[in-house]
Amino acid sequence: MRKISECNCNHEKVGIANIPNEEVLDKMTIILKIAGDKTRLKILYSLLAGSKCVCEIQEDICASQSLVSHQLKILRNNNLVKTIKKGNHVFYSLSDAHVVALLSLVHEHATEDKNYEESL
Amino acid sequence: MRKISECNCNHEKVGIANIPNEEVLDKMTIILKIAGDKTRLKILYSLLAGSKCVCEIQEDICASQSLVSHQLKILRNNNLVKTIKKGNHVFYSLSDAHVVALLSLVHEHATEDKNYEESL
DNA sequence: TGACAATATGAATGATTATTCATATACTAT
DNA sequence: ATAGTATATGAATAATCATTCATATTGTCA
Repeated sequence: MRKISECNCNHEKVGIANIPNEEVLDKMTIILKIAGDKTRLKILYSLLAGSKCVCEIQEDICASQSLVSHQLKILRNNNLVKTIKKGNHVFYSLSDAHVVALLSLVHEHATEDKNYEESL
Repeated sequence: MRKISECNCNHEKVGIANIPNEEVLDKMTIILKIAGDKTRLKILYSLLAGSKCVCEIQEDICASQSLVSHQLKILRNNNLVKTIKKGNHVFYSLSDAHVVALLSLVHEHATEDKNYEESL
């Protein structure tokens, strides 16, 4: 997404296609984009089992400390996860029920028998 | 996603973090990634109002013919939309109810009062 | 204090990808 | 046929982004 300019057409059809406003679309795009990464998906699934510190997540998903930390930051900055600090450890957990619902919905979709391309 | 090698850790914790297998994760990632683009989101919303040909979508979302066509191809290749050809026109529509459910779930999440970063 | 563990972060890099432009294909009607 | 409309597509480009490496920060404990 690198085009910033907004549209300046004369819509006659406003209301027929009930497209949310740019702000909402942006938020939706961000949520979906952030969930749409395998590493982050794994992290979210790891946290589905409960609150965990970074090194536990790291073990769960078998990724480097740095990668997990970077991705956790992205998830946190966008309110998909939240943190509590306890001494030397930082515990991460899913921030709300929407995330759980999103995972389960997409999982259901993904486990139907359809074909998906390897890449875009 | 450019790391192909699979993990070879000794998981003691398999089952505790109930992470779907790679194949399912890949499918989930693709669905989310594809939905996680503003242009494609607009297209999906446009089609929420019913089946439309390319030029109607183009007007609805105020984008170039080429862009719409490229993005429709991606959506189609991944079974988010389907097509029917009628003479000179190609009509696109949402391929199933999961897409609708996904949009409405994320929309709900996005319209809560939380802060999101501008970018990753 | 110093050593160690847990986490965060900045820079660099390679890969992916959204968009545009130009052009091709397919179908319609004259 | 020819012109015109609708759609598709390939190449090019700029931008974004996931991952790694090296290093910094913060807290614990001896």
